[in-house]
Amino acid sequence: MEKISKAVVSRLPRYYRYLEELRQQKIERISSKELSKLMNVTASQIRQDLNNFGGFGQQGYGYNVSYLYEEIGKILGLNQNHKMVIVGAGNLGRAIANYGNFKNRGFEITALFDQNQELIGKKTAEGEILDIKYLYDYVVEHNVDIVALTLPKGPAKEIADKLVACGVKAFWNFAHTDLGLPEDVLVENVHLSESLMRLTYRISEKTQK
Amino acid sequence: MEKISKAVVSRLPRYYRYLEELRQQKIERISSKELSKLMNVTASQIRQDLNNFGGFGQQGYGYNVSYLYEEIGKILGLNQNHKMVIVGAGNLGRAIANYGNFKNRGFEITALFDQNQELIGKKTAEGEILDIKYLYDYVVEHNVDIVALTLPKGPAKEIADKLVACGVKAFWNFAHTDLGLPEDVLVENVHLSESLMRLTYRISEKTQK
DNA sequence: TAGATTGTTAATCGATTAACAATC
DNA sequence: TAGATTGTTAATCGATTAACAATC
Repeated sequence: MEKISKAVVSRLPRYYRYLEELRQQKIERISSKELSKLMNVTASQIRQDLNNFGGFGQQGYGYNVSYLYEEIGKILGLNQNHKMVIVGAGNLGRAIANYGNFKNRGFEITALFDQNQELIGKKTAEGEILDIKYLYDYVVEHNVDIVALTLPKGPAKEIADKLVACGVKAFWNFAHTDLGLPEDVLVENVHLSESLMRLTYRISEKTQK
Repeated sequence: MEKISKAVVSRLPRYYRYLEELRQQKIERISSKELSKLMNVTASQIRQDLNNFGGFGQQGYGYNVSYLYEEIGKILGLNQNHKMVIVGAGNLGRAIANYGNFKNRGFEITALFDQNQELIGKKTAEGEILDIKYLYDYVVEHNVDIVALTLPKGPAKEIADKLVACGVKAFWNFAHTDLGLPEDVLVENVHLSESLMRLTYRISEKTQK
């Protein structure tokens, strides 16, 4: 399979979200033109994007909503189960742990860890918060696929390095730092303060005009 | 001023972060070449990006770290104060409210709102959680610049529409939906589930090879 | 002055849009 | 069959990288 561009991949989840809504509304078919109006993109882009993965449509008809939804789900790996643990059981970690929809999409959050003695032992909707010293054995024993790092940037890097040594291959990183892990380790960053700065940039850009 | 591309803007906060670290390390000057190694980008891109906003460097010398840091801060609007309220006082809303560094950068979180009677009146590090029915008067009276929406997608759109009617011009949207607001209203989306899907995409891409 | 490194133009690369033949 | 809409090629647009003269 040809290398899919990052731009295409980052648009897939949005298609998936719109198709989910269409399906909930019992809409059976949609053309790239209709979808493009709904999503504020060009029909050309939709067809180009989808055809990176195969021909999901039918000439003269358009796309079957349910079928396309399922196929994009497969492309995104949502047909598979993903074991995830959360490191950092503060508000952010717990927010993620409690986000109910994850379960429906094959994400199994099996544990939360923290190094703060006050939090350890506390019960959350996702079970007890465990001491971080058990983290490394845990990820090996339970074959954890994804580690979410919801902790301050100080300890994040060190913990990530140790986890890589334990064989963890994918991180969802909320710490305000670049982890600098080996090439074969996947890291998806969510840098909230950078997101907020993009907003304030646009605010001052507007007021300066 | 010429229109700055979105790609450039989205890189600025990362420059800002690296410069902050360099400054903390008491490093006075840096060349685009050194910075490029540090950040894993090309030196050409750094110089191109910065020169959208003016010549901050000096031939033969490079860039003064503190000066460049300050200038990028100004470009990002961080020299200005931003009044923000948070709508949705669940874990995610509280995570944002408690993120301490926001204060240092001119963000003033003045209130949290929720519609859940169990949360209303509860004290957090950022003050009492207020009833959402007071939200609309509040944003007008206090001249709120930014509203963070940390609530389920169901009510998000309706609340955002009302806030726009009250004159709110900038949203930091965590709800899993596109708000569909007028053109002149700024929206910065943080769609966490989409971020996670980009990660699972790459996980299955890797296992299928 | 010589060396270093910027600012900026030109070349390349990649992504988006337009167009249309294929086909349901 | 006629109409609609895809899949795909070609054209355009924009972003990144390379190169180098300007200059500290």
